[in-house]
Amino acid sequence: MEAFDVLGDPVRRRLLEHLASAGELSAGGLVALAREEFGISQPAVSQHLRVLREAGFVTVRADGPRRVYALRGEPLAEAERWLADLRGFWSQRLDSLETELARGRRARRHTRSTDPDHAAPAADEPRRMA
Amino acid sequence: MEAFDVLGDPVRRRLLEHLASAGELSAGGLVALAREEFGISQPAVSQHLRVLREAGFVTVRADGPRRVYALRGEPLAEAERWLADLRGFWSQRLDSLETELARGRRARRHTRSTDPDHAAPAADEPRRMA
DNA sequence: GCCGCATATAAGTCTTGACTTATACGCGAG
DNA sequence: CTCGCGTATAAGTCAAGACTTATATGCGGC
Repeated sequence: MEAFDVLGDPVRRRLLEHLASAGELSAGGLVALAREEFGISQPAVSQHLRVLREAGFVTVRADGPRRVYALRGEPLAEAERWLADLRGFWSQRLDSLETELARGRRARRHTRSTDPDHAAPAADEPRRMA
Repeated sequence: MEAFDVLGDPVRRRLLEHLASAGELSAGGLVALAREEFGISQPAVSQHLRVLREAGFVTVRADGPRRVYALRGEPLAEAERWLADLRGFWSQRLDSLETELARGRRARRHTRSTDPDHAAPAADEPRRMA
């Protein structure tokens, strides 16, 4: 998942956000925004744009001397899928965990410490989160 | 979106994948996997686990002398939401841009300014850069 | 209490990559 | 053709952070 290496940089994330809300933006426009928000130079932005381009996050269209950038959906969808898969596995595990707990909570008291060689087979309590 | 800074590292991504598919794993188990796949040492993995912990990606449970790690869904969901929002904006803004670029390669003729539509007027900025 | 195992932290090194300035490239105007 | 503007690339510097070795902490067994 190379995509997350690209998304790891806050400047690049912000550039993508701007492209998302604006639809398309010229390189100059993006430079202006990044300069205002991060205080970085034109070449710095251009290098970020190259990374985004090579990772397929954006497309470029030439409009006269200007380069107009637009967001591409596919890499975003791919990253989203990776996250969703993780969560899928996670909730699946949580479900079976809760099922087992609901079934055997009474019958199963603490039975650990007789088998130090094995990995933990199940959780003692379901981790509640938001 | 601090979450993406965490997900930016391939070792951490792999640790999360393992946790997702295994349900829970002891620190030692994760060390073994990371050592095998990346050839890194125990402290290296421990430091990655700290990052994951502090960002809320995992929970830790003490089982005797062992630390048992498990995935948390919330940060994943949050990152997923950020991506989905971007894609939402993007598809909402859907112009002929994407399709034109995808198949307009053979006809390498760009008719500029046939599109008076002002989708991206913010390209110009009044100030000159230093 | 003492020892050993599982894990975490400390301290230091080294690589990655984000930034800088300087320069090259391409296009439209005159 | 030449100039100027917009953008990309080159080359070099610097800092973040991922890794190392060495050491501290905490728990269970004896």
